[in-house]
Amino acid sequence: MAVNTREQFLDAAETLFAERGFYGVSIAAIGTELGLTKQALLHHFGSKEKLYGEVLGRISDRFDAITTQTSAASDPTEAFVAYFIELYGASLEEPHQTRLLMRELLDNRRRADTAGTWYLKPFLEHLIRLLQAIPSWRTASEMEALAMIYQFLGALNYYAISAPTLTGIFGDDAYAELDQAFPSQLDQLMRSALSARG
Amino acid sequence: MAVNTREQFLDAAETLFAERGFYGVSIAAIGTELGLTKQALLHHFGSKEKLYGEVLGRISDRFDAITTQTSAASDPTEAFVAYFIELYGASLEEPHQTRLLMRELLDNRRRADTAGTWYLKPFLEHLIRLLQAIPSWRTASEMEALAMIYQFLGALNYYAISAPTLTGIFGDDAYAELDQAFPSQLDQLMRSALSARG
DNA sequence: GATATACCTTACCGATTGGTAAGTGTCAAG
DNA sequence: CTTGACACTTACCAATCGGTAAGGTATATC
Repeated sequence: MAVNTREQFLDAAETLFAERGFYGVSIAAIGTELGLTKQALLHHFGSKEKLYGEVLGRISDRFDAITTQTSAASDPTEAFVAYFIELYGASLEEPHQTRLLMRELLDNRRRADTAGTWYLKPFLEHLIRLLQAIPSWRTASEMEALAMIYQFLGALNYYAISAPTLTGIFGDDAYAELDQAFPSQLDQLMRSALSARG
Repeated sequence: MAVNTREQFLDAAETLFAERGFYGVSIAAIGTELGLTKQALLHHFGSKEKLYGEVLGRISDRFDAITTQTSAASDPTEAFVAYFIELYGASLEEPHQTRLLMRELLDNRRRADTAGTWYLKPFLEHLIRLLQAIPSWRTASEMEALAMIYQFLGALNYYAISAPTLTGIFGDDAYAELDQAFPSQLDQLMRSALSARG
């Protein structure tokens, strides 16, 4: 029960922070989610900030796992696209994760001095290297590459957080159709944009 | 001073809500931003929720203005691209606006029952019509069109909220280079993706 | 069988939250 | 000279916030 409780707290916290934001969730609310009091939470994590930090750390680890595991691919274009497919899969498997990272992106001015850039920097640098491995992009500067990467990243992440809104607007059936059309169109978007340079 | 104070409250609230989120800002903080007390704010708006609603309403009006004003363009592809250029300009002129809307997208499950979709539906439907006006996209279903639109929307909005993070990671000079590369690459992305169909 | 440790509770704490009540001062209309 | 609307204040309020202190209970250790 011991280690398990900690993990359960992290799961509950990740979900709630993703849905309501850091200030929108009280530690008491996270506690009652497991049928416990907020002091049980404080016993394990010390403070709300530390809990939040551990939630972010766990997500960071997941990204590292994706980066190290998706390295194998012969063609550089395929390797690049494969990485984004992996990211897309991760956003489906861990739907709260993308929302929480988006919030972090919005709030980062608050913690710009402290944790700063944490997970994002090595992640973006890896993507830049993947893109520059493609022959027609070898002459691109780091920032030119990043500008293109950011378009794909934006397309993917923005969509990932919009599901409830889009179902609200268009209904479940229409959203299912949209959800089916999205990944192939993202694939098409990436390939056409990547090959447009040359 | 009377009407002006109301407007000043709305400006301050928009900035603060965008930067810290609804729960991250107290009405007292918004009050002191104008050198007044929170009761002055409550006198004008009645409650924090109502103030927030008015902030959103103002943004919605701005989007309506963009939609009605950017209708004139002969070539449908140019009209479509021009709309996104207009959106990009708006995100530069009103930097808080994009951040606040992104938060609204993240929080909308909270108010999914009430305000629901408010500004987004007519906005997206307008974009769908613009895209379907392009010959090669005339056969696309609404959701196929929306899948493509959402890629562009995501690319644009995700980038718009990332400025502080990216300068933090790569520094001011590199970000300036990125910022210069971005709009032309977005333009290139859109045109290559739009012409890839058919 | 005493001690220690992990896990969790009840009982508090000061600070802050959104909001109400009851004014105070100003200024224009009658 | 009074009345009343407007813009704002001080003074409160109950509820909630994150966090501390001091236990209680179970299990493992010696």
